[in-house]
Parts: sequence; structure tokens; C-alpha cells
Amino acid sequence: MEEGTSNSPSDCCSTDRDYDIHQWDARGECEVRQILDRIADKWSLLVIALLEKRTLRFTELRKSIDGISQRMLTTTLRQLERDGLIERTVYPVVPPRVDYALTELGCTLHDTIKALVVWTETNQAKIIAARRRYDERASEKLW
Amino acid sequence: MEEGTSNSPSDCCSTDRDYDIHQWDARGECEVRQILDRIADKWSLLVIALLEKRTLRFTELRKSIDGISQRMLTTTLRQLERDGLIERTVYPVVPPRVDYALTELGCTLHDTIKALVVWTETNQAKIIAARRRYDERASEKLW
DNA sequence: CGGCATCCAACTAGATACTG
DNA sequence: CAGTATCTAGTTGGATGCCG
Repeated sequence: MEEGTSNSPSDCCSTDRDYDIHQWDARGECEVRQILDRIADKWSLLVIALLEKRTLRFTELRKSIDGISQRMLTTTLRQLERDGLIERTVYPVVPPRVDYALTELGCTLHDTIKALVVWTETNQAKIIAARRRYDERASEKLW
Repeated sequence: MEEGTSNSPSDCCSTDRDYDIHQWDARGECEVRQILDRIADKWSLLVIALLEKRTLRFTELRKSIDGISQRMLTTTLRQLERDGLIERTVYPVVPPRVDYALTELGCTLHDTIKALVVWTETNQAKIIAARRRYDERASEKLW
């Protein structure tokens, strides 16, 4: 399963560091993939992006993330907290107040997430154009 | 909706470029979020990571990505092709041969994805430890 | 080999109602 | 305010069979 390392290099991609996204341990366990799946999650990305600017309360997050249900926000926040990416602070007041903030680990993650978001913003026009081309070709073939 | 720029800076995060992950246009349309959701997809990440090394055939991809069904691989490849991130080459031979390769656009995306994967590999021990702490606390509270 | 079509099981996630 | 609990609709995705 390790013979794949004898590949020819691509022509346009930098391969300075060799990483193994598929380095699972024969028993079907692959922590990296599991973690990636979690942090690359739709809602997690948004939460981390928002918390980078400043600490936010539950309701502030919900209002900022259009389309998220309170259930999904709760779930997402719990997972991020469990992974040590955000910190949850409860103030014993009435009405209750809970603040969410990025941890140091969460901040380092944000840097790479930001790169992904910036890439998307930068290239969204290209992608939309590619989609249009693809769809046009597809509809041509139907005739 | 744009007053959020007057936030206090975080203490540990670099905010050199201001990006708006939540820049949807009031009608509920948010291309960036839609695209992000697509490229941050579980299988897409793996496909892009694998294709960076070299061009691969359908079956090679399927064997390399443990757990993916042929259906999901097909779906993922079509979406990536539609978005202009990978290129599909069909050779009119028997039996059929189809090669998949990253486009230039796909290569630039790979760079940021790679950063994400490397971050995950680098920090997976911390995350696993955080999870253990969290779970221990949770089970303590039950007693 | 590299698909597509169909069917169906499982999980996801939204809506709603209720609570400390 | 910040959740939890429940129920259900919708989507995802796996299994299977067939085709060029």
C-alpha cells in the first residue's frame, strides 16, 4: 500500500513537504481524516471565521450565521469546544450569558481556514464561469 | 450589516486582510459559502490531495480512498470537473480508460488544502488530548 | 473499466416545544 | 438567554444491477 510514493511529480504543483492524507492504520482508523472532516465542516468554518474577529455570544453567532438552526449551532460549538478549538465561558447571571472565543489552537487553525476562504473569494468568478461552460456543454449534448 | 468591522482585534490572531465569509447578498445568495461547502467536502479534499501527486484513473482513485463508494467518487469527480478544478480525459479504447488530473486552478486550491491537512497532522495529538479532557470532565459531572 | 439508474437505509438537520 | 428534547422531512450515501 506504500508503493505509491514512487510517483512522477506533477508539472504545476509544489510538493515540498510530503504529507499523507491517507495514512490510516490498517484497522480502518484514520484520525487525520476524521479531524479534517470535522474542521472542514460547513458550520465550523463559519464559526471559526466569525470568532476570529472577537468573542461572541450564542445569539450573536446565530444572527451572524444566516441559515443555521440553534440546534446545529449548539452541536457545532460543542464539537469545537471538545476539540479544544474554542472556549466556552458561562457567566452566572440572569439572564444567562455565554461567551465563545477561539483558543490559541483555534487561532492557528483560523490562519489556514482563512487561506481557504480567501482562495474561494479570489477564484469564485473562475469557478462560476467553469460551471457555466460545463452546463452549456452538457445541454448541447442533449440536442 | 457592515458595522461589524468596528470590532476590537483579537489578541492572538493576525487580521492582515479583511475577508467576509458572510458576504451574502440579502437575497440569501452566498456563492462563497456554497463553493466553500463544496471544496471543503470530505471526499473532495481527498481527491484533490491524491491528484496533486499525479494523474490517476478512476479505479486507482477508488482504491486509494478507503471507504468511498463508486457512486460518491463519480459524484465528487463530476462536481470537481464542473468547477474547473480537475480535468477528465477519456481514451476511446477498450476497455475504457479515463484519467483525472488537477487543472491549474485545482493546483492553486491544493496549496491551501495542503495547509489544512498539514495543520491537522501537526495538531492531531493536541485535539485528541483535548477530546480526552473534555470527555473526562463530562463523565465526572455525571457522578 | 468506468460509469449510470434505482432502491433503500441511515444519518442530518430543521421545526417546534419546553426549561433553568 | 442559552440551551435541551423530540419528532420528522429531507438528504446523503451505500448496495446492487445493468450498460457502452
